[in-house]
Amino acid sequence: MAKTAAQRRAEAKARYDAFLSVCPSRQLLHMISSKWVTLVLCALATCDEPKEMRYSELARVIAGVSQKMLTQTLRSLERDGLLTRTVTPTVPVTVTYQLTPLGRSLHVAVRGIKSWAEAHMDEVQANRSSADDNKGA
Amino acid sequence: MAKTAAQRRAEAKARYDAFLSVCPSRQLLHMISSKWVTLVLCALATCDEPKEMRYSELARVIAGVSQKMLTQTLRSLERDGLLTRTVTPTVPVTVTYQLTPLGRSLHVAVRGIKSWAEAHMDEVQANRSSADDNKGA
DNA sequence: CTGTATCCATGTGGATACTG
DNA sequence: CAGTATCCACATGGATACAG
Repeated sequence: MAKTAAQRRAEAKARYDAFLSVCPSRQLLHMISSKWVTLVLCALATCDEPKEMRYSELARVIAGVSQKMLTQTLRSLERDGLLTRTVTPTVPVTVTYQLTPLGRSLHVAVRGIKSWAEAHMDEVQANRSSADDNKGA
Repeated sequence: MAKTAAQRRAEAKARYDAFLSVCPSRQLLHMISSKWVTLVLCALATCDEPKEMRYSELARVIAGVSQKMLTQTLRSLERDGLLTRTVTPTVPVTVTYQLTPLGRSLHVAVRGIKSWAEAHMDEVQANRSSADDNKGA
């Protein structure tokens, strides 16, 4: 007996999932949609110079972040080569973070998103409101 | 008695959360990080012309999507004014979707992300691999 | 054909306490 | 100062069944 429709669908889905998981755009989308990465990126890019900031500075500037998430975000960005982590063995220990060229290039790409958002999100909001009004009426 | 440190932290966090929730960039980031929106956007933008596609076409082109998620994604994009939904009362009913100018402009913004991904994600992957190697060694 | 409804698995992120 | 560890709540999304 030939494959059932369910089997064929499952196989198509598996192929598609495999395709998506290696798609560069999707991987990037997954990275920057993590709640804090763009905020860390922006914090470290506030100067044109490759600026370095300490862990506690970042925690203060990005006011809402928990220690867990800040550490986790910094670790993954370091792993991806978007920033460098420098430990200075003073007492107590000093740790600074700094964007790499790659990290800075990602920051400018993200600014493209920011531009669209600032130019068009109010329009989206308006559409959303009127759509909701029609539904309520 | 003055506020405790915990109280002050909670208030700072509340202010920060409020700020984030109205930030246009963050709202947009939240929109496009939804798993299927960019795929629907790209599917409907594959032609330069404002192309219209039927529900079943979309379901086929975006092979991995479930009915629930496709419908949910289309509804939210319609609500935000990024696409239009047209019902033609044939039997059985025909429904077509088409990007609005706003939707097309978002698509070009998203292509900026795509460009960065295609240009730099292999570098990110390489960094990731070497970082993992060092950890394993 | 084009959905809606329900249940459930998973991942992300927050709160809290502890450490070198 | 700069984390680590544990537990937990919530949102997203997938599977399946049903309907106009």
